[in-house]
Amino acid sequence: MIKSFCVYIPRFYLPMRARQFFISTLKEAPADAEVISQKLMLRAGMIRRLAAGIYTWMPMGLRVLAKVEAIVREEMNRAGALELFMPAVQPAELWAESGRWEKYGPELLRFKDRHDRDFVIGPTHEEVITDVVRREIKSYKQLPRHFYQIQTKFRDEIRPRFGVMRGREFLMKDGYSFHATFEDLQREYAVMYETYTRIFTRLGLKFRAVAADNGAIGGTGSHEFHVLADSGEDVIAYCPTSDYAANVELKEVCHAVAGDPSPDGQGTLELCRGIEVGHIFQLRTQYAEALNCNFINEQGQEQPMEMGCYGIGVTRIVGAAIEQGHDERGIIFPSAMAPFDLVIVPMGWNKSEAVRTTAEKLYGELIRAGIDVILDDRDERPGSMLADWELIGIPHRIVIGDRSLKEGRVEYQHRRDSTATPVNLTDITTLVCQRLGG
RNA sequence: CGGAGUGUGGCUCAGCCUGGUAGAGCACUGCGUUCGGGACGCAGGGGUCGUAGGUUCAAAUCCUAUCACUCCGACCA
Repeated sequence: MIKSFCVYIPRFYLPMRARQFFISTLKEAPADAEVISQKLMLRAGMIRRLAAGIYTWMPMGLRVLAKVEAIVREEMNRAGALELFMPAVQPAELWAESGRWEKYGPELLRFKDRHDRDFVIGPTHEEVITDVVRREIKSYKQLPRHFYQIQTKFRDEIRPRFGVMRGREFLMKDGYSFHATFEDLQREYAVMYETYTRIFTRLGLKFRAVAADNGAIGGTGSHEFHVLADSGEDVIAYCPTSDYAANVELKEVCHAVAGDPSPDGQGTLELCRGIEVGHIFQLRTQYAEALNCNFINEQGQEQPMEMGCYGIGVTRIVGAAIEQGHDERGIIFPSAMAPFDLVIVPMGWNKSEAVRTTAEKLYGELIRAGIDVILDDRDERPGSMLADWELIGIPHRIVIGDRSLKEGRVEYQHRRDSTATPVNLTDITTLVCQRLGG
């Protein structure tokens, strides 16, 4: 039976029984948790802290992460980028070659191996990918090329905080594109702008693309993608009546206040806060030149490649989504990244055979309908089961109890609904499929 | 790195000022009663009070050092 599901259900989406899974919720958040997403992720048992800015992703949290990753992968693949996987540990020589061994500062975690050779734990992978490409690609005929990976990064932040939103170890999607001409780089940059817009839209986030400073990574042409949230660390100046939006780190709006004229002349500026979850850059040739990443052009001459780089903070997205979606009861996940689509909550699992058989039957039906469902077979008291699932933020819930079962009904409730709706047992699967499809 | 704090059972915290038998709630184990919104009773298990020195008859409590963590600032694809 399981075998047939494996054909079309990705491994992270396997349906689950609560006793088989691992649910570890807390009534109170640890005292050092500062922002709401961090408190809720800890309380919901999604993450556990190992050291400052370093977290274990528990099974419940990993499911969320996996769903975010899956969407990022799908859209990157759709855009024609190819996935690879680079080492976290990188030799110092490569960083000396690019000049960043000196330039990067203490945020770069350095260490020596047993032979006393210097290494770093990668905070980013421009050096490594450029090294790969300079060895592999020699001709304009092999360009353009876009490689990406989803990988653990380490940045030794001065002050890690806000849980997974500013961790030291975190998961990032980083893509690097290589081009024969600047025009082709600009084309790919536009493709990535669209791709990022698709990704954040599919994830169900309220976001805005903003013009950005290039920072230490260098180059020209850069946009950040911000999830809009009051707890964000960045301030964005935007014009509600045009497309203009910029990080206030940018010179042209660094002293802007609400009501100032927009630099594009199309209205006045407003200010809001954002969490940076994506960043795209036109690096141009700076790394290619430093690392001699050259190709032979149509005229037979050697020239450095044009480069773009594109990052998404995968772990940060989860925190940002929770900052944007929560209430007094807990997390409200966008359906695309909830650990499960739907939970079946049977009241009196061990007491009522009718409840148990109905729950099992419905569980099977929903699995066959392709729904990512969890069956709460823990036989807990109703209050604690309902509180758990509201804390964890499962979008759809079906409660099965003797009371409504007598009338052939179960109760359906969306996480955002204030009350449950009685639904005939015969209609519930259809209703849920409609809700999930839409 | 500057400034301010906090370290007491898995979690939230009290006790410290004024030194004298280590506590509460949650969680955990057993039994019973419960069971449609985080139940109750009884009985249990679990803590070298961050660590190392010092003062003292006696230190969770006072002193010194050290480590970890948190907050504010500088930093940050």
